[in-house]
Amino acid sequence: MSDEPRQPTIYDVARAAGVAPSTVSRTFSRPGRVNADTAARVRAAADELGYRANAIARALHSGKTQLLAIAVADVTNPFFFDVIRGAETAASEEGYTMLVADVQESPVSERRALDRILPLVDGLILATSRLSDSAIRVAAKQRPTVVLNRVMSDVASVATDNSGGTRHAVEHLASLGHRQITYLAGPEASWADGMRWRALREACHRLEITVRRTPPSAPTREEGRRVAARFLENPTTAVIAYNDLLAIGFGQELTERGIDIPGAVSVVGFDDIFGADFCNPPLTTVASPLRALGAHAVRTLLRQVTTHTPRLPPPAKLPMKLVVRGSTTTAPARPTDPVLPPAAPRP
Amino acid sequence: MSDEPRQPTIYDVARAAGVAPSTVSRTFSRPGRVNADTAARVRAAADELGYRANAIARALHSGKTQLLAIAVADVTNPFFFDVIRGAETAASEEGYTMLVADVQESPVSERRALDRILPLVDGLILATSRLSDSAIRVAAKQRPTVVLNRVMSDVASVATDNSGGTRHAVEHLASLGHRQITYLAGPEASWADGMRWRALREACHRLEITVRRTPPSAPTREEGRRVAARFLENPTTAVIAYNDLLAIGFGQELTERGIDIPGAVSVVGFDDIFGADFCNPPLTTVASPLRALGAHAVRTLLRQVTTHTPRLPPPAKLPMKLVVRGSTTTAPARPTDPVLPPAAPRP
DNA sequence: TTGAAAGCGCTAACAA
DNA sequence: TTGTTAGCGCTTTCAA
Repeated sequence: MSDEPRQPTIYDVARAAGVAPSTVSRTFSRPGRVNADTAARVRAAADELGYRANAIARALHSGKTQLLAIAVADVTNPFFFDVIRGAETAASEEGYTMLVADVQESPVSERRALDRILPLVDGLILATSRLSDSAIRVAAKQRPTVVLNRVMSDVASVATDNSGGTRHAVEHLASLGHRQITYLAGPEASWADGMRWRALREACHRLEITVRRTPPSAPTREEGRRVAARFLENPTTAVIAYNDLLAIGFGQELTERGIDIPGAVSVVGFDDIFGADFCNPPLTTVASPLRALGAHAVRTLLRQVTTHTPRLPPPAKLPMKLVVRGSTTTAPARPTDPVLPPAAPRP
Repeated sequence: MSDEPRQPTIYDVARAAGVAPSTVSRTFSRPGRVNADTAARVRAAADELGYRANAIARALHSGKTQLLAIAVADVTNPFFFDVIRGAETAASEEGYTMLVADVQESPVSERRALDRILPLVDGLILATSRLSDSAIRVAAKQRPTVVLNRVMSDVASVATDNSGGTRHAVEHLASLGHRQITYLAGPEASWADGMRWRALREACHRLEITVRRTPPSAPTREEGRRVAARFLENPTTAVIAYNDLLAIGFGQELTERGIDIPGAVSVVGFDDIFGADFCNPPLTTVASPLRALGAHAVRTLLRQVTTHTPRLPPPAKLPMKLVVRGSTTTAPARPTDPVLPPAAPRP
């Protein structure tokens, strides 16, 4: 259960095998550059002693650890499950080990975590960083970095095609006869939120649909419920939420209040997270290619890591796909509330 | 976006500040043991050069990184969300940073991941390891280690009180008039599965309830659906699943086949994962204290890390709590199938 | 093919 | 309070 009895080093192995430490090193780091018999002897001695190469000492010299890290703002957010999974798999295929760091909410703890982790890894993926662009640049200067769902001019990035996805959602609702949409806004600082709202306004304008949005809110189920209460003071027949968590909470609240989804209100989410297919009713949502997002980020990162290219790859934009489930249907004949205030600009 | 222009070291800072490298080291690693003015000069120089201490070099010497790791078999399993969260928080409170490693399924990749990570961390939490007891012992010899939901004689462990939890579930069903229970078994190698099944048999015996179990299955929703199909060939009025994922899949399949839950079949899960409260119907489940599990593991670990105690703390057993939701109700008057084969021992 | 020896960046005696 | 000097465990010239 504890450590204490000091791990054997190459020196111990060397002594046991009757060779020089450098030979032991070679045996493990570049087999082939050592006589087969010698190597066998060394390996035998190593096994005997229970020797395991100390990756950290090796890294000190080479600067390479074969470790990659992905920093997320909240491991508890199911959005990341498959992103991490995708990153994981892609990294593993290339012989890298992926570390996940939950950098909590605050930029302070994010900084601290990054300070500790950066020197240990060969590359970094920043998913939903709370850091400012300039702080990210500092990190990116230390290690190859890729940001997820955020586009920066001088750091490689991988994002989803929010405009396309939003358009799909609006067209779907339009085809069901909805003429009014409420957008349940996400966090103020979210890049994706801005993208989605902009695309939404454009698409609605084009299709002559009235649209407005709620004040910014954290992307959680609890917030979804809270927003629902306010929504009811002035409802529309259709709702698009910043993400599935918000949509699910919103739906729960409405259902509990006896309001039928999708009969009275159609709801569309974003991302298609775990749970979107088995909530009640199953959620129509604009699916993010979560695994692909993670995998693509890793590949982009590894390209920087292996080739020492200072050239910035163009920002990747992965397509989103509308998944129609049970939370959307044709607009009710008599809208709950035909009179809508115009979309007001947010302060 | 890349690294290249070599990071400045204490030597660079020392030269710039006109002091010795060790002074630079001290200003950062043990402030107070250096003159305020000197320290200020050093810091200024460091800022100027953009110096950041290289944690890995520091670790090589001190052996301490302030890093902890938790290895999980599958980040994608919502069971871990809150466990990780709890561990995260507890670690952070003590000034440690928590790393999460997804060790995929195979013991091989788990080994590889651990080899790379162990030298970097001050302690390790093994949640759902696929490793053999002896392999775990090897790791535990390298670094303080705590295993989660698995009890070993010579490695510290934190688990849930599966017996108690199972008993609650059975008593709940018994009080609703159920006389027959099917247990949807989990993975064959799962320690928790064994515990739950054993407790289940005992509790049922005591309450004179007939019980049987399905063949082992992976704890996924897909498997839950598959098991449901077989269950219907020979149903009971109540079902207890190895975990919520299995229970949710099971419920989905039954619902789609037009079988009413809980009207025809009552379903109880384990763990109370994300989603258990918003699936349809909301799932009655034996809740694991997920966050507490993670937090407790960290505290146990840190005790080993800080005091170099070779003494093994007794295995912790955290209580489970039955959360009654919509998936259980009184047994139907005429059981779907009154004749049950006796619980057969598994091969 | 193997060994000797010089670091990688930092910390920690030990002196001054 | 500060500087000098060994290392931590490993890799890597450079010779042999």
